[in-house]
Order: sequence, then C-alpha cells, then structure tokens
Amino acid sequence: MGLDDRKLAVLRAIVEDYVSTQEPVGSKALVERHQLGVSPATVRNDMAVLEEEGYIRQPHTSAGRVPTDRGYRLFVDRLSRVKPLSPAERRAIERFLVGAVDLDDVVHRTVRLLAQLTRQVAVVQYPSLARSSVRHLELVPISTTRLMLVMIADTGRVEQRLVELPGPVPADDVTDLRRLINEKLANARLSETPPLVQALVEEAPTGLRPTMTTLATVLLETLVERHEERIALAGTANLTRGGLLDFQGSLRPILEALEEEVVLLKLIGETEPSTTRVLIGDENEFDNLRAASVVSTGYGPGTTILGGLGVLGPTRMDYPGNIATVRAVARYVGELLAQN
Amino acid sequence: MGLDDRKLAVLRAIVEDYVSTQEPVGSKALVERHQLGVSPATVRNDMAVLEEEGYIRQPHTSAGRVPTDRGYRLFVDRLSRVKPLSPAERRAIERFLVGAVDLDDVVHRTVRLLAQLTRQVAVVQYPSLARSSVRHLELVPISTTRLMLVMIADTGRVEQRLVELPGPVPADDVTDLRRLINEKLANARLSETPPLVQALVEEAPTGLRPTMTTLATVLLETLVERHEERIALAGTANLTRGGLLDFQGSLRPILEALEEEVVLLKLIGETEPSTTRVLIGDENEFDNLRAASVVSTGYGPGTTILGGLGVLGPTRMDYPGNIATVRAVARYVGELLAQN
DNA sequence: ACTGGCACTCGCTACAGTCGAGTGCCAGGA
DNA sequence: TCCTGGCACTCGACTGTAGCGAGTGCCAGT
Repeated sequence: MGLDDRKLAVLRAIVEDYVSTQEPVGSKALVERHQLGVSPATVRNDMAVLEEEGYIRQPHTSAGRVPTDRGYRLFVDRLSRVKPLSPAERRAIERFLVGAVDLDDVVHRTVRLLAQLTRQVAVVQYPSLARSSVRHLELVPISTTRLMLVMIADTGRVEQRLVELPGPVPADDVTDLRRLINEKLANARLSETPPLVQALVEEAPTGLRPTMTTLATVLLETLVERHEERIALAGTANLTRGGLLDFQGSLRPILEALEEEVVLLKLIGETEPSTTRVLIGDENEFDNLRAASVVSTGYGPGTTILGGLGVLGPTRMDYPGNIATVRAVARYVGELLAQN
Repeated sequence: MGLDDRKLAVLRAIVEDYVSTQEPVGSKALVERHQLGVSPATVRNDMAVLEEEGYIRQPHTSAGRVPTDRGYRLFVDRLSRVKPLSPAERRAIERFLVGAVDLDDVVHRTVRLLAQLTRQVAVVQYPSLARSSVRHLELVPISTTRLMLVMIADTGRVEQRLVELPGPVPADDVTDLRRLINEKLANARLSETPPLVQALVEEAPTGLRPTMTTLATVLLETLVERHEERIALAGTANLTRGGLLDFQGSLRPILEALEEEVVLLKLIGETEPSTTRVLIGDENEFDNLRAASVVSTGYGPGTTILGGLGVLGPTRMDYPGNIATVRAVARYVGELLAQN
C-alpha cells in the first residue's frame, strides 16, 4: 500500500481534528488548520486513497471524512507519540494518591483519579490473588462449629470466608490448626498452594484430620478456584459526554458490559509486563463494546505485575493523552504498593 | 379539594396506562381501556379538575395527560395496593439467594436479583457498622513496626486497616494487646466503643501504653469516624430502557449521582423499621435525581435494621410492583442473615 | 505531480400544508 | 345537578418541496 508521508500526515490531521471537534472533517478545513503545504484538491486525492485502503470513511456522501477503526489503529501505532503529562496532571496524581490508608483506599482513589484525568470510564483491578503470596491466615472462632477464615495477602488484600465445621472444635485445637496452616502456607505464592494444602491434610494429627479436611476444601475454593478477582469502576457518567453521538446512540450495550466483571477482567487483566494495550472498536472481542476503545496496562511494584488498570471510551478518544495518563497512574500505583 | 371516587379512578387509570405505554393518555383511550362507565366528555371534565389540582399535566396542548410527581404521590398513597409477587418471582428470589457463601456474596446476589426483578437500578447497603457489634479483633504482625488490624463484626462484615506502630513491638506484646482489646471490645456495639477504647488506653500496662494509644486512634478512625459504609450497585443498564424518554434525555445527572456513595446512602440508608419509603421525582433532595424515583426499605434479621436496600428508576415506574419486590427481597435477606 | 475550476451529491433547514388526536365548551337531557 | 353528544379549535407530527452549502470527484492546465 502506497502511503507516503503526506498521506500519513493527512490521516493524522483527520484523526486529531475529528477527535477534538467530533465532526467529520473536510479537505478545506484540513488545509486551513494544518500546515500541509498543499491545496485542498490534493488532499482530496489523498483522502480518496486513504478511503480505498480503509483508513477513513464518509458517513454520507458530501460529508467530511471520519477515521475507521483501522485508521485509529494506524494512528496509534505509527503516527502518534505519547503525550508527556502536564505538571498539573503530575501534581494531581501525587495529591490524589498520598494519604491512602489501605488497599481499598488506594484502589478507589486510583480509579477516581483515572476517570477524572482521562474523562473516560476507569477500571482498576485489585491486585490479583493468583500473583500474591500468603502473609497470614487467621482462624477466628464464631461458634463451636463455625470459623471465620481470614487470609491476608502480601499485597494488602484481605479475603474472608465462613467455614462450617463437621463438629465442635475446642479452642486449643483452633490454635493448633492456625499454627499448622501458617507454618505451611505463610509466604507461599497463592498459585503454589494446592499441593501444600493437600500436604496439610495428610500431615494433620488424627484428631484434627476431619476439621483440617473441611478447612482445606474451603481454602482451595476461596484462594484458587474462585479466583477471587475484584474490580473497581468509576466515571460512567463520562460515557454521556459527546451527547449520544459516540456509541451510536445507545449506552445500553456499554453499560451492560461494564456490569460483567468477567468482561472487565478480560479487558484490563491480561496485559504483559510494561506494555500498554490499546483495543480499538471491533478489535474488541465483545460485541457490546465494538463501539468502544480500551487503553490498559499492568501495574505492580517494580517489574512484577499484580493487576491491570485502564480506561474505556469512544473510539474517538485522545489516544496519546490517555495512554500517557494510564501509564503514569500505573507507575505511581506501583510505587505506592512497593512501599507497603 | 373535591376529588370524588371517579376522579380518583381516572387518575389511577391514567397512571397505570402511562406507566405501561409510556405515552400521554387521552380521554377516549381511557374509557376504552377501563370500565369507567362514563363518556369521554365526562372524563375530560374530571381531567380538567385533576390538572387544576396539579395531579396531571399536558406535555403540550392537544396531547394526552401525564401524571405529575404529585399525581404519582397520590397514586402511591391512596390508589394502589401492593401487588402480590408471582410464584415465579418468589422462586427466583429463593433460587438466587441460596448458596451464598459469605456476606459479599449475599450482597452481590441480592443487588443483582433486585435489578433483575424490578428492571431498575438496584442499590444495597452492606450491614451498617454503626449497628453491628464487634465479634473479634485480630492483630496480625506484618513487620516489627506494622500491624494489620482486622475487625470482624457479628454481621459478617470484615474491615481491616494497616497500623504503623511508634516502635518495634515483640510478638508477646502483640498477644497481650490482642487479648486486652478483645476482652474489652468483644460483643460491644460499635456505637458504644469510643469510651471503651479510651479505657483501653488508660488501663494499658505502661510498657504497652504507646502502642495501645496508636491502636486506639486507628480503631476510632476505622470503626467510628470513617463510618465505613459500603454500597453495592447493579442494573445501571436498565436506565436506558424507555429510550431516553425518561430522565428528559440525559442520563448524565443520574449516573453522576450513582457514583456518589454519600448520595446513595442518604437515599436508601435512612429508613425506619418495617416501612417502605418512596421518594418521587422532586421530593428527592438531590437535584440530579429530580427526574427519578426511589423505593427503599430496611433489612435485617427480625425487626432490627442493619442496612437499606432499594431501587431507583424513572418516576414513570411500576410502584406497586417495585414496592412488593423490594419488601420481599428485604425480608428474604433478613432471614438469610438471621441464620448466620 | 500538484492545482484551480466546475459540476454534482446530498444532508440540513425552513416553510407550507395536511392530518388527527385531544381538548374545552356548550346546550340539551336524565 | 350531573352527565352526554356535538362542535370548533389547537397544535404536534408528518409530508413534500425548495434552497443552501459543505464537500466531493474529475479534468484540464501548469
């Protein structure tokens, strides 16, 4: 495909103008606003080529051009440069995140911050349990046949589960169970616990065997099988900016998708280290989101990834700006977690 | 105000028709669909009176009538009878709620159930800490100068907070602190803890005094001052039913309000025992929600109230149905919590 | 290879006209 | 006194027409 430099410049100009004005952009307006050094007619010829190649399209005959998903993709990959954050934005990030008292607080502040800075819907995944280690497991007697199992992960996440025991267990036994469990599981990565839990049952003293078996079941369920991932969301009101022009008039599919944790996890939870992923329109695997784009990345202390975060908005979004913001926020959050 | 029975019947008919058709209803259609036993002309006269009294209004001259907020209020107070749930709905409630494994699970299932049954936005408040008692407080050493404070309430709620200690504290001291704190606070209602916490500091052995002071500060902050209320939300996609006719075309204010926990708490958290509260349109204290109605009630085991739940939707909603559903769900949840 | 010019397309807006649902009012009747 | 049928009126919704203008594609000229 013969896309010379000028044609690429034209595409870049179209994307930038359309993103900021939200109106199809014509050849005349384009040469006026950008120093392209050629006449509208020439630009029209270039546009014809770009349209043929599928990078732009006309909503109707005799309207200006609008980028296609493919056009945005080319723009993101080759025509844009990550926008450096303004000092004001940097300050906003710092101000917003200092003073968080616990993990919940960090996550909530982060998601609101992201929504505010990008003016899009923001999504933040809690540090994944699968990638965490056990810091401590606590057994709290609720009644003689009931325990509350509390797991504290090194990331600060706390998960709890009520356990119905097969029979009454005296307090001393609970102490023993707690000790046995912590000796075996403390500092283990969650993904490596299943064999350890198995060993716990096998090595348990005969008297504690039945109780330990029950506990083991719940442990596996809670920590491994249910893959207890959590998500925080903010900024849904931003979907209504751009007055129904984006999302082809209906927010419904978007809102539905946002209610499905599974969908959100797929969107932001599968990022390789230190890359920023951009999904544009129909590149998305969910039909409900074919009118939307997602910018996401992983975060964590240092180079390890504990979870994902990102923003979701119309395909007509400020990709360079949002990419920069998502990265910056992810880095700050990573540093914050490293301190704990 | 002279509203005889027939005028009330006309108002009821208008509300019912408008709710189901979403179109202004005229005198002719009204006599056709309801057995009013009088002619359209008579109905028109009644309508004129109802309009004068502010119960209905005309969107434009020569359109049908639409209930006003005041009209809905009269309808709810005097003209409607709580609709009994269908057997299918009862079954849905039971099926949905059995098998919940912990409090989070209960709350999430409940809010989704409510959203599904009413086809509105559902809101469920976690059992309020202010109305809970302490079941157990656990101190988990993270490092020599850091503790994780975990509070387990009788309602099953678990709150945690990281505590920075003034200096290193040996493991034995932690054990002592844990014992002292639990002796004093276990089974205390959270609202009654401040003097107890104060006493804890005063009665602490000299060696533990500084640490206990720090813990006390965090305890008060976490348990009392921050009034750590939580909220679950579901069904926002339902706002898009009725294709932008409801909410005068803009979901924005509604979505913004739904992001504010404080607003939601005010909406559903202030219910007196065993009443169902209905807020219609501008009865609402938040400007953003003046186009919406809220049906809410409290829930809890027996007659005690632990939290609120409810639904939010357009003023044009099925009040009798939603009231019935909200009540039924609240009762089931109360029973469920009573079992734990 | 670029440019100016020109004819053409077609969505948008304004305007006029028609239609019909719905109303308010009034005179007559139970 | 209350209800009813009839009638004139209002006004939003829809339709069709016309003019405007942004934007295009094409072509001949440089």
